[in-house]
Amino acid sequence: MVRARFAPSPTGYLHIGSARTFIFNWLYVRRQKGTMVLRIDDTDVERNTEASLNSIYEGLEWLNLGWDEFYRQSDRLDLHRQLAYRLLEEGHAYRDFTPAQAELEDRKPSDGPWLCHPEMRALSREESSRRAQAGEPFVIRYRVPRDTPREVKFQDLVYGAQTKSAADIEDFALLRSNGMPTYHLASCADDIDLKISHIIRGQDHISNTYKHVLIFEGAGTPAPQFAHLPLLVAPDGAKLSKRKHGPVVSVTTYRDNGFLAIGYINFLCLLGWSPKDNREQMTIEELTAAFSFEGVNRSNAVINFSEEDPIDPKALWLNSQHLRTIAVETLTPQVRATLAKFGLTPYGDEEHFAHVVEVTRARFTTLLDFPTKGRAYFADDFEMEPKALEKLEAPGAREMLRELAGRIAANLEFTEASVEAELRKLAVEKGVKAGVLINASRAALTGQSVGPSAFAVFLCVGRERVIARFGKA
RNA sequence: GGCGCUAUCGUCUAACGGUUAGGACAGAGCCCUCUCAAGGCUUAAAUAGGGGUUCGAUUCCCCUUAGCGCUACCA
Repeated sequence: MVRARFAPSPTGYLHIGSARTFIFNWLYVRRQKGTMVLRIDDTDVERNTEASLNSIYEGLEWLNLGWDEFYRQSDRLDLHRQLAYRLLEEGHAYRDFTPAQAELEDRKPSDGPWLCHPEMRALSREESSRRAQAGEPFVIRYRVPRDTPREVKFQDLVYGAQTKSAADIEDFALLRSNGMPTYHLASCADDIDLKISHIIRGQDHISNTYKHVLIFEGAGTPAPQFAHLPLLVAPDGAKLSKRKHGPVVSVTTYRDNGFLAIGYINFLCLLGWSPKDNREQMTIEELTAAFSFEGVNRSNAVINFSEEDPIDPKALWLNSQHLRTIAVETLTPQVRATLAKFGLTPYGDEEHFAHVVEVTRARFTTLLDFPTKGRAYFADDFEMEPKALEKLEAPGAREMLRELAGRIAANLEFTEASVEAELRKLAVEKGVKAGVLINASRAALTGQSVGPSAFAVFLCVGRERVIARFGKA
């Protein structure tokens, strides 16, 4: 039974890299018919914020993939402490009474890594208990085996066999002097208790994994399977950070820019993973069916963005592909919601609205295009672009549009075919090319020189508004 | 500094020893056309450098270089 977890710590908004980690976990779990656990890793009381937690929920909610079980580490502190004390009892850990500050000063990065305080490691059980009982503050550290040389190993589903000499691993902290578990302890204790079978996370955890393997070993539990994912980085190769790269690293930015969740998910999946058959645009079902760790590659992926173009062009392209291919019924509610944010409501009934969406979406990229570029389909107060004005100012164009309006008003029928027939007939009568009238119509109807087939626009706008807009042109 | 991971077009990637090194986005051009998209076609663009192994290396090994990660009582 596959059980994977996504374990964000609420110290910032939901990061694009975290989102991808969540998605990969989710795809693997769904593929294997397993269980997806959402666990909030909030043991760092100093840095946790409620705002961050909300931002994480907001992001996950938008992704709309869901999860099966939910936990907060702060509700499980006793479990973590129990493991720390058990490791202490069994000699896999020891108390370190060195004050936190002094420790920092001790360390000189120039001469190799800090490994441990030998005196503390050597403290007798009795002495250790005595000092603890006397109220002296201490941290519990893992006693990394270093008496005899040995290798710590694990098999990574993405990176293959990994080994590191235990001599290069420091005696890391498990329990802080304030009684709070560290990430390593809490994470492993919970992974054991929640029977996590697969740990799928960022590659920045590879070095930590050796420590975790040691904890599992000390706890006498077989380690889960590990799958590390390459990192998502900025165009300059640097780690993505809010301070340096701004809101482009937050999931909600894409949502607020009118992305479809599937467009965003699809884009993220293609960063560091490939179905290996040249497919690019994929539905969530296709992604689930195709996902495997074989397809995950090992080098970091650059998200292509700049000051001028804050969104990766490929993300935009993928989104536009989904925008024009998903079922209209799934799209219309989202368009309606987006319009509402701009104070707009669709004309006509649901069927008509669906038709307007169908006609316009082929040249839109994000949901935001509906209320902006597509404003004329939902409101009368739209801008007249200079290029459109030129089309309207073609000799005699305005008069012909009024003439056309009159004929449309008089006609019984109002279909693309009838409008086209009427327009072409008028063009012949006036001795102008049909294109002149067609372009002038589009300009008068939408304020734009570009857009869908003009005859489709007539229908989208509706007979009354066509007449009105031609009258005002 | 120590330890670890990585290295194919500008970007995302395919090619698990033999290919004219493939696809996609972005760029350029053409076709289509009532405009703009879409779509179709064409074009430019890559195996970091050096050694091995091999009949043959993008692919396996070593070195160099570069990037990234970890090196906290952060996660």
